[in-house]
Amino acid sequence: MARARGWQDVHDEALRRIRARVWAPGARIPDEADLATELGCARVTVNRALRELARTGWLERRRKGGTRVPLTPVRKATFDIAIIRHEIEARGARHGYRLLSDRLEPAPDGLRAAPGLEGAAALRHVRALHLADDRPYCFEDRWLNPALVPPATSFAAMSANEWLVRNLAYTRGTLAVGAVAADAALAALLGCAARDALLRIERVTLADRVPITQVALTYGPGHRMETAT
Amino acid sequence: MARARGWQDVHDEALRRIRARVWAPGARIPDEADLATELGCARVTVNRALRELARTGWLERRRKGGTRVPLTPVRKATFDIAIIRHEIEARGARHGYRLLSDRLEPAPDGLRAAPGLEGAAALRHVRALHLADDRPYCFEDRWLNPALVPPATSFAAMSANEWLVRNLAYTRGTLAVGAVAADAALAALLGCAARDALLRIERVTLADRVPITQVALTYGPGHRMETAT
DNA sequence: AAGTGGTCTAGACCACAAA
DNA sequence: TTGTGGTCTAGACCACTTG
Repeated sequence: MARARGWQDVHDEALRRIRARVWAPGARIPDEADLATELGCARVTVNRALRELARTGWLERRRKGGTRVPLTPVRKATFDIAIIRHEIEARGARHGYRLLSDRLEPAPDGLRAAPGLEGAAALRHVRALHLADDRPYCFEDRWLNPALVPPATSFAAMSANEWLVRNLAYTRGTLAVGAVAADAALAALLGCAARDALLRIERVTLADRVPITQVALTYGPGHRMETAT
Repeated sequence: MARARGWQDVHDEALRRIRARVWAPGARIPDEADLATELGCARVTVNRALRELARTGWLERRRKGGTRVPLTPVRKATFDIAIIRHEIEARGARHGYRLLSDRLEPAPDGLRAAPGLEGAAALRHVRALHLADDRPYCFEDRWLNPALVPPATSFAAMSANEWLVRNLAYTRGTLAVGAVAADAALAALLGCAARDALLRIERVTLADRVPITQVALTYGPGHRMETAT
């Protein structure tokens, strides 16, 4: 390896060594200072490169323990979670939206016990359908913490999905992806057959430990989430 | 904001301002040098913090164009793609594995045209079942480029999934998640009812533009991919 | 042409975890 | 105790892109 011109060079060279097994799985690699000397650059430059490799799962780093090539690398895949309207427009389709219902209802079992919601007798329950070129695209079933959304907010014109993204930047949350079979109601909404397999994304969003919203997005048949790695 | 002690402080303060709309959506924020002065730290420290926020979708940065708060932030969710055996063991279950078939077969239509495979008359087709505590967990249906896998390699004891991760660190690939209804064969393999909704992950893996493998992992009913953000 | 982010360097100190 | 990664600083130059 010639002299490294930048952290990308160091990154690529390190990746080459991992792949070529110059640095064997499970083995410890030279420390930053040595690599910097060898590659003719500053230690910070090596640090930047190795940090990047650690972030994507190619290396494991520990203070004092040094940097190692994992026996079995855990690859990471990143999906963009965009506003549904953008998702549809990015496919070159026209976004449509129909609010199906919006009312206060007793919290469902799964939510009643959530910390920060014990006091809430009822939650705002919003159901809506997103359309792509007038065809059903995604069913949005959402529970909102009424304490965090002004009661006057209407989701008739702008979906709760978009309103939330624009108005309540969140802090933490969880996301789960699964498959469900369409029941009669879903089949009618999404225009598919009962028992069709549908992709469902469930998201729980918190702001400082207080639940903001929980949503289930159920997509029409054949929908796929895709990403390049 | 008091004096920033490190890039995390700058990161947090910036995030606070985004959330509090001190920096409004669509607006340009002060440049790095100004922020460094204001927060009493070096410009590189500000750079590190803002770079991180850009990576996670909270900011957009351009040379000369400056840094802006996106009108509609695109959040990113990261999933770990682990070896299936580890996935099962992480759930506290015992991993089992059954090789169902392994033979050379004509490439299916979707693959025949792939660049780098035009010459390959046949691909290695491996079908296997992963078990968690002796119950079907995931069906692995894989096509391998025979040029990249020694013919003597047996997938009877170690799954192709694990063999590949250990032996062919990949460069690029794509990943797609979708839902499929169980057909009779899948239902029999996974021990579920026909038409049950199943989560399917499809991955294409390339090394330097040459296809290594294409795999479809079909999970048992109720399986979810989860992540915290 | 000029402004802004991107990165490098050298030296320094700190924090954490292994020995 | 000590080695290793984590980070900060100040100054510098480069690269992209916008006006």
